[in-house]
Amino acid sequence: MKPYIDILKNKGLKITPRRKAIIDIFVNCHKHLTSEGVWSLLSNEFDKCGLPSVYRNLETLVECGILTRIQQFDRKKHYGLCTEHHNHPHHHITCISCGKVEELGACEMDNKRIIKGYKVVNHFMQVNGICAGCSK
Amino acid sequence: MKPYIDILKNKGLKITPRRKAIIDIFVNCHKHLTSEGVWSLLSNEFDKCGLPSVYRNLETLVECGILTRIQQFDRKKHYGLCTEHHNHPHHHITCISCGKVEELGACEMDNKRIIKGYKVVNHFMQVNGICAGCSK
DNA sequence: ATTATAAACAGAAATAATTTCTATTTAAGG
DNA sequence: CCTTAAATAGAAATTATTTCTGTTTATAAT
Repeated sequence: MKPYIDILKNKGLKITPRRKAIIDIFVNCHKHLTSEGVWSLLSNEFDKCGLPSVYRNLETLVECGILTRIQQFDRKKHYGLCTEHHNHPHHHITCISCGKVEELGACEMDNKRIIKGYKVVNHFMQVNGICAGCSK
Repeated sequence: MKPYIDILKNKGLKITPRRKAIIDIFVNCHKHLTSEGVWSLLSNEFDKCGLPSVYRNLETLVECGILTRIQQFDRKKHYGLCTEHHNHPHHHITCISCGKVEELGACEMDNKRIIKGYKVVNHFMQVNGICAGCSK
C-alpha cells in the first residue's frame, strides 16, 4: 500500500480517499477487474461514487505504473495491480477462471528496436490461462 | 483472391458480393482497417450496404483465418489481411503511420503450454511501429 | 490552524462502437 | 428454374466510455 501512495506523491498527485480505496481493492484481491467491477466494490465503501471518477482514477493509476491495463475482445478495459517493475514495461498472465494476475518475465520483444525494418514503438501482450489452483 | 474464396468454399460459406468486395479491399490496401473504414470503402461500390453486414462479415472472415483482428486501446477493432499461415496463430506488426501490416515470425509464447503453473489458453500480441518507408 | 487554489469529485447527459431484431433478398445445390 | 438456408438492410437497442458543469476537497502557503 505504502509504496503505491509514494508513487502518487512523487508524481505530485493527490492522495484521495477514492484513490486509496481503489488501490486497496486491487491489493486485496489480486485480480483483474473491469471499471464497473471496481465501481461496484467501491460502492460498498462509499454511498456516492461516480463512475466517471472511477474511470479517471483507473487511467491515472495506469499512467503511474501502479495498475496495468489490458484490452480483451469484450470491449471492456481490464485493470490489475502491478506488483513489481513499475518502471519497466512488462506483460501479465491472467487466469480466465479466477481472474488472478501475475507478471511474466522478460519478453523477447522488449529489447528489439527494429523488426522487419519497423522501428518498434510499443507492443502489448496478453496471455490468458488457467492457474494451478483452478486447474485442480 | 482465389485462395481466400477457396477458404470460404471449403467452410461451406457463401461467396457473396459483399464478401468478395471486403476481401478485395484488404488485398488491395494491405492495411489494418476499422469496421467503419471498411464500410466507407464499400460504400464506393455499393449504394446500400448495412454496417451490421460489415461487422458480421469481418467476424466471419476472422473465424476463417482470412483476416486478423486486433484490439487497440481506442475501443475499435482493427482488421487486416492474413497473407499466410492461415492455420497457425501468429502475430502482426502494424505501422502506426501508414497502417501497413506484416506478419511476425514465430512467437516464443506459441509453443508454451504451461507458464508459471498456468495452462496457457491463448495469447495476443500486437506490435506497433513505423515501417521503413514511413521512417524516411 | 486558516485560507487559497488547483485538482478531484458527483451526476447527468452525450458519444460512439457494436449488437440485436425483423423482414426481405440472394447464392447455390438439386 | 426452384427451393431453402444463409446473408442482407435498416432501424432500434445496448453499453462502455467520455464530456460537461458545477461543487467539494487535499494540499501547500500563509
